[in-house]
Amino acid sequence: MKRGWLDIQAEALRRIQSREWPPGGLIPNEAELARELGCARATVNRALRALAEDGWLERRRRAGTRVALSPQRRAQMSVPVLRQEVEGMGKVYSHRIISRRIEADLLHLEGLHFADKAPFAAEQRQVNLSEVPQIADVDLDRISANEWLVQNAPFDRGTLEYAAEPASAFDVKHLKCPRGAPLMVLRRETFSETAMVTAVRMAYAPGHAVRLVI
Amino acid sequence: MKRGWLDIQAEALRRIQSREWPPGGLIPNEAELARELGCARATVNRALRALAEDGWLERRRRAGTRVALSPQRRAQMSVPVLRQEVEGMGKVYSHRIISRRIEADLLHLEGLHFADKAPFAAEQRQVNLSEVPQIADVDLDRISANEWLVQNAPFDRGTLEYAAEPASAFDVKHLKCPRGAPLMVLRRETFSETAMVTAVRMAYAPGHAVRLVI
DNA sequence: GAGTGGTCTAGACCACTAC
DNA sequence: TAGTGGTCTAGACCACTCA
Repeated sequence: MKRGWLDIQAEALRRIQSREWPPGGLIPNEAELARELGCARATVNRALRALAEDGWLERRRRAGTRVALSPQRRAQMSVPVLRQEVEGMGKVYSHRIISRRIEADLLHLEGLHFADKAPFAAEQRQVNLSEVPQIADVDLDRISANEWLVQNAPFDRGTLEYAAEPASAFDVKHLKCPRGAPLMVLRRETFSETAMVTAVRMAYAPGHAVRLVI
Repeated sequence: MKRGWLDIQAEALRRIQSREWPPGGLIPNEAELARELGCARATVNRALRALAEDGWLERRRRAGTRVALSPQRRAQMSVPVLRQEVEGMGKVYSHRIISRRIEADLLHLEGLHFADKAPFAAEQRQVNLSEVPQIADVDLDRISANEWLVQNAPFDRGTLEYAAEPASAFDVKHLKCPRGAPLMVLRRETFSETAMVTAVRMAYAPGHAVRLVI
């Protein structure tokens, strides 16, 4: 008899991968599994819920639990905080504001991020001052807009997107790379319940890679 | 009085974001919160565990629960299965093997993936035949190596990495893009307990973006 | 050793939804 | 409307780790 929910999870995963529970098939309900495996239903629930979160199972009330047709592993990354990215490489992080202007309730910022004094990423950002008016008074030379916002502007939803783009004039100037060089570019927008909070384009210096954990 | 664990979670998040529980600070233990909020300790546990998984809290036995110094939102993506990426865009997926050779227990594959008959991604892959010998007999024109492996080669660990690279000769030839064009390139390796199972380089056609869910 | 989170249990009720 | 997963409860024991 299995004991912990991790054991139950491992046993269920074994049955999925061995096709004992075939893709698309309905598996026994929680009460039945609990009886079979000699544990409480809550324990089975914990195990199956975790497998569903990992994409192995699809669960619906009344309809039961099915093995996912194409098991989707999920990859995770933490939303990048540049300081930590840089310090994680064992380098010294610093940053500098290039420009700052306010226009119709929108704060426009341009900034540069450094790793050991080498340009690491060039940032262009808009911040909605109706949503986070306090940022107008923050000394952004001391704390980067990114860090301040992460800590002070809780958001509900957001988009995050990476693309490969040729270096723009702005990128060339600040990252000191050849015009048209392939750069990894991050675009991110975050929203509160009611409005856009901030939108940012971050161009990384050549050679930057985005790593995800599976 | 709050009722569900989602309410408890929301209340805890409010206290974090309002600095009522300051960054780095110790928060009350589970039993105390359960008393204060009028629910069972298990309910508090569920809420705080979820917040810890999202990076808002750091929990350690005996040491208690602290507010994370820099709240890390996590972004997720499903490990790309090209068919679903393409079909999710409302296009027809197809693929074609370009080359296939076996060398010292390593299956070398080159392939192309299409969206509505336009090249979508070009793949170069090695598969370790000691780990998944069955793949030697699979008709990879019918099911792509990617799909077959996802379903048949459960793996333990893996790396997943995106970079912006200039189009190589291989990319230029098959994606029909200009030499040196900035391409999004995915590199992925997966391992079983004991050995590498497969390694792949996937170059996406120009304009491809990687979207993550926050 | 003692305090904290981690988990299990048995039972209960609820929410959703296929039938 | 009945069956399924989702959740809550109260209590208990365990595992880890700080002092």
